[in-house]
Parts: sequence; C-alpha cells; structure tokens
Amino acid sequence: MKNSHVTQDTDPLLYDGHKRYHPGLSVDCVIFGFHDNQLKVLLLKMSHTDQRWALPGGFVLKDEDVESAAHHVLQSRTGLDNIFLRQFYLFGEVERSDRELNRKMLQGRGVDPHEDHWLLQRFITIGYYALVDFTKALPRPDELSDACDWWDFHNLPPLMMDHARILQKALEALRQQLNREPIGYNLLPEKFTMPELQKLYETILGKTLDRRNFQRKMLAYGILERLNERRSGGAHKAPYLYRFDLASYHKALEEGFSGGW
Amino acid sequence: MKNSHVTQDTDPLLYDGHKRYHPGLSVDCVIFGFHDNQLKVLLLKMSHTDQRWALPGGFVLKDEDVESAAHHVLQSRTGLDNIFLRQFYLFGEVERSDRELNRKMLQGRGVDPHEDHWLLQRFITIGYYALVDFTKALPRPDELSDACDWWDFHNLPPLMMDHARILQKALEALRQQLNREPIGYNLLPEKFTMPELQKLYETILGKTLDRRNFQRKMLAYGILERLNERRSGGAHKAPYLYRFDLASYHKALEEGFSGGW
DNA sequence: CCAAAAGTGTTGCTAATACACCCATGT
DNA sequence: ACATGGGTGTATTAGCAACACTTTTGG
Repeated sequence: MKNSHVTQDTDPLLYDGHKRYHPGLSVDCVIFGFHDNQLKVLLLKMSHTDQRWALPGGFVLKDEDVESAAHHVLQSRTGLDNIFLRQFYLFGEVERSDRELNRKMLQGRGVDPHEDHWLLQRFITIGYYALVDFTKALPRPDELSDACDWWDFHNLPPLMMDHARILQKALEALRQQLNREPIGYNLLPEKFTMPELQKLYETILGKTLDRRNFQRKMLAYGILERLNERRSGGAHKAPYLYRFDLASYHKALEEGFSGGW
Repeated sequence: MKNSHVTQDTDPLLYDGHKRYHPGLSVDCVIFGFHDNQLKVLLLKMSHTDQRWALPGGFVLKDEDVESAAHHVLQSRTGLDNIFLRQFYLFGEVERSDRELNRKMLQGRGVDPHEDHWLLQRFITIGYYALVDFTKALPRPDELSDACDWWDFHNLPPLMMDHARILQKALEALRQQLNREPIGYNLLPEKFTMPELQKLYETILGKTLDRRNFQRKMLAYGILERLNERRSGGAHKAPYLYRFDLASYHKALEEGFSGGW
C-alpha cells in the first residue's frame, strides 16, 4: 500500500501536492451502507470548517488510474479492499470550487498559502459510489477531519461545498442501476432476511412495495438461496435467512433484471 | 462566442495552452446522428497520425464549466447550438495517454515540444454524447484534422488512442437511457416515419423488433402526433409522417417510459 | 390470547408477444 | 400482376398489482 496519499503523512503534501497529484482533480466517494433498515453514507467532519461534513475524498497521483485513487480512498476510510465501486458523475462547474474554504482549512492547519497554492486552484471532482457491508467497515477519519461516521442518507448534517448535490446524484445513479448491478449483494451481509432486502429496495427507491409481490419477484429471479435458519430475537415471527447464489446472480446481471419497481 | 479554443487560432495555443486550459483534462464528444437508416457518428481525420480518426474534442478553459466546453466542441464541429448533450464517462486510466502520438502531431505542425510541454502530459478525458439532427449539422474539421465526416457507427475507421472504447461506452449509455431521455426526438428530423423511428431503435439496441408491436407501443405512449402527410417517393406504400408532441413527450420522460425493449 | 410481522395463495388486469390479413406503390 | 413494404387487427400468454388467509412469536 502506498503511503503517498493525502490521507497519510499529510502536511508535506499540503505544500507540494502539485508535484505528486494530477492537477485540479479530486475524487469523492459516496460510501453506502445499510443498517437498522436505513441507507447510510459515510461522512467526515472536517476540521476548521464550522462543523461542516464532507464526503471522503482524495487526489489522483500522476501515475495512478483515477479508479485506483477511488479505491485508495475506500481502503483508507473503511479498511476494506475489493470494494464495489462505480463512477457516476463528473462535477465540473467552475463555481463549485470554494477558494475561501480551502484557504481557511489550510490556515487551520498552520499553513498560510500563497495565492497560487495548488489547493486554491479550481478543482473538478469525479464522483464514485461504493457499496460496503456496514458490519465490516471500520470508519476512520483522515488528517483533515475530526470524525468519520455513518449518517442516515435521509437525515444528513450540513455539508461542504456541493457535496449535498453529489450525494443526490449518487442516489439517482443507484436507483437507475438497481436492476443492472449487484446492489443488494454488496450492501447486505452474507445472510439477510427478505424484509431486510425489501427495506433496502424501498429506501433506495423512496417508495413502499408490496411485501408479497416483492418476495415473489425476488425469488423468481432465482438468485436467492433460502437457508434453514431463521432470524430469531425479533418481536414477532422469525423470518428466514437468505443468501445470494453468486453463480446465478452474476449470470442474471449480464442480462439485467426484467421489469422495474 | 469566444475564440480562445484550440479549434481556432490554434498555433499559439500549442505553446501556451497550459496558461489557458484546465490542466490534464480534455473533453471528447460522441456526436450521434441518424441517416439512411444508419446510426452515424461524426469523426475527424487527424493530421500526421497515419490516417487515424478521432472524436471531436477540446479542452476546458480555466474559467469555463466542463459542460460548456463540450458545447463549444459541438458548436464548432457542427455549427449547431442548443444541442442535447449528456456526460457519460470519465476515462481516467494512466495508459490512455499517448505521449508519442501527441509528439508526432506537434512535430507535424512544426512544433518541436520540450519534454514537459503541456500536451505531452497525462490527460484524462470526459466523454459526452450528443444527439443532433443529421440534416442540420454542417461538419467542419478543426485545425488539427484534414476532414470531418459522418461514419456508420457499425463500420468505423481506425481510431486514435482509446477512442474506440469511448464510442463503445457511449453506445451503452445511449442504450441505457433510451427510455429516460428524448433520444428519438433529438436524433430525428421534425417529421419522420414510424419505420424510421423503429430502425433507429433497432440500431441502437442492436436487435430487430416486431414492426406492429413497435408501432402499438410507441403510439400507446401518447407522445406522437400523426400528420396528414405521407412520405412518397419510396418504392412502396407511402408511410405516414409523425411528429413528437413535445408537451406530452417531456411529461412522459419525467417518469421514464415503461417496459424495456 | 392478542398484536404484529412473516409465510403462502388467488384473482383479475395490463401489456408484451406472436401471429394474419389487407392496402398502396413502383417495376 | 406481383413483390415489397406499410397499415390495422386478434388470440395467447406472461407478468404485475391488489388483496385474504394462516402461522409464528413476544409480551
């Protein structure tokens, strides 16, 4: 693992990032998880920004693929490798850069930047969304932030710059790809119940679905394997546990699932 | 209209592009048209590149939105304004840049670049696809190319760098958005026949569709207006002309059209 | 024993598919 | 007149939505 990212050994990079990074380009990751029947995203509380939160992000080394930089961000914020990751949009408006905010953050770290400091230039950012197993991620703040926490997607704190818009776009992408990508598989733990899977779909789609029709349709895809276990401990009838059948899942994804929700 | 783009007044820019453009970033446009029942793309024959063709592209001014740069490319290659344009993918691999090719192109124009010339750096490129009315576009080469022509998407010439991959990705995006974006409306002339519309769909989807079911489904959307004209001159029965009913079209698009093809 | 959640089943409708038939036109 | 493509119609089927009943569990 390289240790030349801004997330480690930061301060020298605040000065000479222009030598290492592809100029004017950042990567922001919307890291989705699912827990307590809520769609979650991982956010960082940025230091010296008036309690604003931000998406985990980073820069792209000059000799590094952009996607690889996104994987680095993922790895350093969650400790996870081999994460499901999809590019979804490039945010390229001029006015999305916030020179004053960056100046404040630099000054907060004791750096008084000259006017053409690399971090005060205009930046475009490429958005990636990631799907992780909430139970396996170990959130860690980076050197520019005080905290790293999961937030309910539908109840977010104040965000930096255009990060609220980036999150919105990420959800739209997720919705559109619900039938093309293994979204359930990547967001849920290995074993899960049908109601859990349904809640996940409902949360992403923003609407409720009929319990019985949902189950029938899901099972009809032939990608789920019902286990001889139930989730007990709930207040009511114990639901069965399911597991994705990987072979048929990937085969089905090649075609995309039929029908919409 | 700005005249500071590489497509005009080029040679000075070959030297001092680094002062004007966002560094290491280009924009490439896949400009789709439809003619003679073929899906067409507009390509440039690049000078000094061994007869290779390329997507129309350009750079992004330091104070210009990325999307606006894409519109400039469109305008300068086709003469058209207010074009339907959608971002579809950022190509960010390190090895997509071809330093030697760029060196050749510069030398072909009489420039012998030093090693850190701005055009020899690594570039990432953001792909946009555009939908234009073939009959209204006026293809014009830029200063780096000898020709600008429409090509059948399914019968392309040798392409530069990773442009074949970019085209492939553009088609995939087009397919996925066929039911979400006004693709027929932007690719066809104002009046068109049902068989023409069907061929367009078939070409994009890469499969044939049943003539009668296609017509029924299309009409069921309620977005087409049948005119009291027919297209005569064909060798057989003259088909009706249709026109999109804009009001209902845009309303329908908000929901996306039901069902797939 | 009851409320609440989960498992299972049925019905009716809509929409996609797979066809057949007639009409118009240029050769 | 006929081959070809275009306009219109119909039967069948598959998938989806709406809804009812039974079972299990903790309190």
